[in-house]
Amino acid sequence: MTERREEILSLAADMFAERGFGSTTVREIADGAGILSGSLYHHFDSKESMIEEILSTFLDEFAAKAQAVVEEGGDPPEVLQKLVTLAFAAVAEDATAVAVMQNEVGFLLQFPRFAFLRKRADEAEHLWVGVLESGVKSGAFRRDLEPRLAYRFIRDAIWITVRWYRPGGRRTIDEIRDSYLAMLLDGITADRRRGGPAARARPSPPRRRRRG
Amino acid sequence: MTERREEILSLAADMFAERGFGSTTVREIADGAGILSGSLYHHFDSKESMIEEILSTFLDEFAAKAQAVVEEGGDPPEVLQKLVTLAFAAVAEDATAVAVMQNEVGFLLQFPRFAFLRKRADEAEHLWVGVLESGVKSGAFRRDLEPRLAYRFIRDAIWITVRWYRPGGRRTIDEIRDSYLAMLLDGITADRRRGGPAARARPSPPRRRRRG
DNA sequence: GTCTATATTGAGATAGAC
DNA sequence: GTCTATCTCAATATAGAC
Repeated sequence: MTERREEILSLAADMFAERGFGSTTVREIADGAGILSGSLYHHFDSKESMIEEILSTFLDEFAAKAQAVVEEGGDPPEVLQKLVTLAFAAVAEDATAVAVMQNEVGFLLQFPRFAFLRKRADEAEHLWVGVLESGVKSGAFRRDLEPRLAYRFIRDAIWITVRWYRPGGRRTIDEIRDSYLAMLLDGITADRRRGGPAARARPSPPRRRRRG
Repeated sequence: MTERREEILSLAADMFAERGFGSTTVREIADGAGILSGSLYHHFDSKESMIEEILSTFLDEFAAKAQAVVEEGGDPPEVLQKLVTLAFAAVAEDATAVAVMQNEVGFLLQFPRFAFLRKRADEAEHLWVGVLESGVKSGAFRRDLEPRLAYRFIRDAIWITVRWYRPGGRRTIDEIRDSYLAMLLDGITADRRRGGPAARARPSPPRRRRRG
């Protein structure tokens, strides 16, 4: 609601992301906001309610965007690339929320209050696995691909980049995404077809630009 | 040294892995061991020294095994597959240590005492990146592969499986590893060469067995 | 090697004045 | 919306008896 509230919540998210939820004290949050710890409780019920709001806000938005991408349609590789792009964009733009989610989800899932985390995770799995299954059926993806297993590898590889991606670092998020997409779609093995006739039809093939 | 000590340490590792280091109390560990909290301090200096021993023991062993694999030699794809196999084996066999490492490394690195975690991580990066670079030079891996970026994706995708891999679950660790290696080496895109002449020479190509 | 007993610290949260 | 003051609880760790 109020601007002050958002400000404090954003500050808390930064601290949760950096030190961990359990190791961040309400006094530290209050210090950062320039008030005393007791005053925090004018804005929030509890420390838990802060992290709940941080995560639910992020997940609501992300779920809506992902749903929209799938509803837009397109062939499976295209939709998959859009989803991957969406996730990497979240790593860059909502880094603190993603970091908090990655670091605390295991702990938070112990409490009924955070059951929505599992619900969102299940929804996402359903969405992505659906795209992968369509791709297998359409012949775009390998016949022997196992969508559920592939999804977990894709999901984890993307979200966990939040641990090392740094804005302003050596690689932009777009470069990281393209590098990942190249590995995901074509693997790391040298392609002996290169230089031959265009043997493959893929929409907007992601290619790493050369370094330097 | 003593058996009792190992027993308690193993119990503590289980608890750290499940609830998180910060949320596990020395009283809970003591309860689990059937003694009172004060008695723990006969075996250990502090709670921190417990997690330090859990992680350093695991990392020492893993570093030695990885070093041995590389010294064995072989062409880069072969060595890479051995390293991947080693890491997945650790996920299965030392699940608690891997889980604790994944979940707590960010927090622990704040303290000088745990600087060895960064040292081990740097060593590992050097080792794996070396293998990837060799493979690019030898022509086994794509020319445009970026070894450091690729390493991070590989590392994270493997270690983080500890969050969902369950012994006795639907997939054995070997199946998960093979599925991952297939994605890593060849990507998820359908291979139109299939059924044509053997266009590719790769040692022991990992293929997912069919489901069912 | 464990227990009894406790020191010490710091956490989240509350009530009411301003 | 913040402060003052404080409650309450639980945490790590210690000292010395057994």
